[in-house]
Amino acid sequence: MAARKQNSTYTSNEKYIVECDLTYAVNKIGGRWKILIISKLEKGKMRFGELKKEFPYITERMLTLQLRALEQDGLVKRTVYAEVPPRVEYELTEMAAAFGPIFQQLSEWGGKHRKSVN
Amino acid sequence: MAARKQNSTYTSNEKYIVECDLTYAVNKIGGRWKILIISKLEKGKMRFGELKKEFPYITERMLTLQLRALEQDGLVKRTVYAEVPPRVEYELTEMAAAFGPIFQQLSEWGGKHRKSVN
DNA sequence: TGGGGTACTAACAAAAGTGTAAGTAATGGC
DNA sequence: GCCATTACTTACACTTTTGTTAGTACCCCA
Repeated sequence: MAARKQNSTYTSNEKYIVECDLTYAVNKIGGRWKILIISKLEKGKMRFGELKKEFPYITERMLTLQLRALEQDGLVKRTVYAEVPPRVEYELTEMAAAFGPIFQQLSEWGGKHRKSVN
Repeated sequence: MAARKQNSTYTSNEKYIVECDLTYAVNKIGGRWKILIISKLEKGKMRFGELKKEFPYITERMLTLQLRALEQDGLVKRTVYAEVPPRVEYELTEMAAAFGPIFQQLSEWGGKHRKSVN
């Protein structure tokens, strides 16, 4: 999320890579927690604290960062209720819901092939 | 590929994450170049040098690393011919070929949604 | 003898990603 | 007044990923 140097090969490569629709899509769900978060949210709205409980070792910082990134990318909608203590709910956008069947297939792939290599 | 400390939260999380078939699958194709390499190889066998030319800014080191990882994961088959100068060919395994239709869909997702968010 | 071609490898450096630990605001209930 | 609750934020440290640069082996051919 931080500003990047604009002249590095790292950045050139990133630009090149994002031009491809496929890598563009994969980048959206990259990172350690995003796919897991999306999977959980497929079942419906969840509060920050509920999501946190789903992942035993995630830190609040990480969860916040990932949710913010997902929001930025238009995959998650964030609703804040003006209450105390605060209540914030997260839900998938249509765009993210479209990942459903794809995730299903990826998951099947994982299930089928994880045994074949040790 | 380097040895990791076995006691970090980073590692605990990784273990947890890999237990999920979905993230297991996504991890196989994670990283900057793997999907692109697989895409190219879908068209057929390629030599190291040919692959290199496909990606304007990839370094030899990166290409080697990614190919080795793919080989490790059983996604790519590497064939060395005993010639001078050396000739090495890479091709997808069945396991990797099974990604074909999934990549197709991800690519469509990318094409459809990249306009909606700037 | 020396250069060209191919597919690498090694040591190092920069960048990004992830985790740790502590602290914040707001308000209702005791 | 003080504490608990929730959803964060901040500053820092560590780990992994990616890139830079230089070098290797091998044999053929001029």
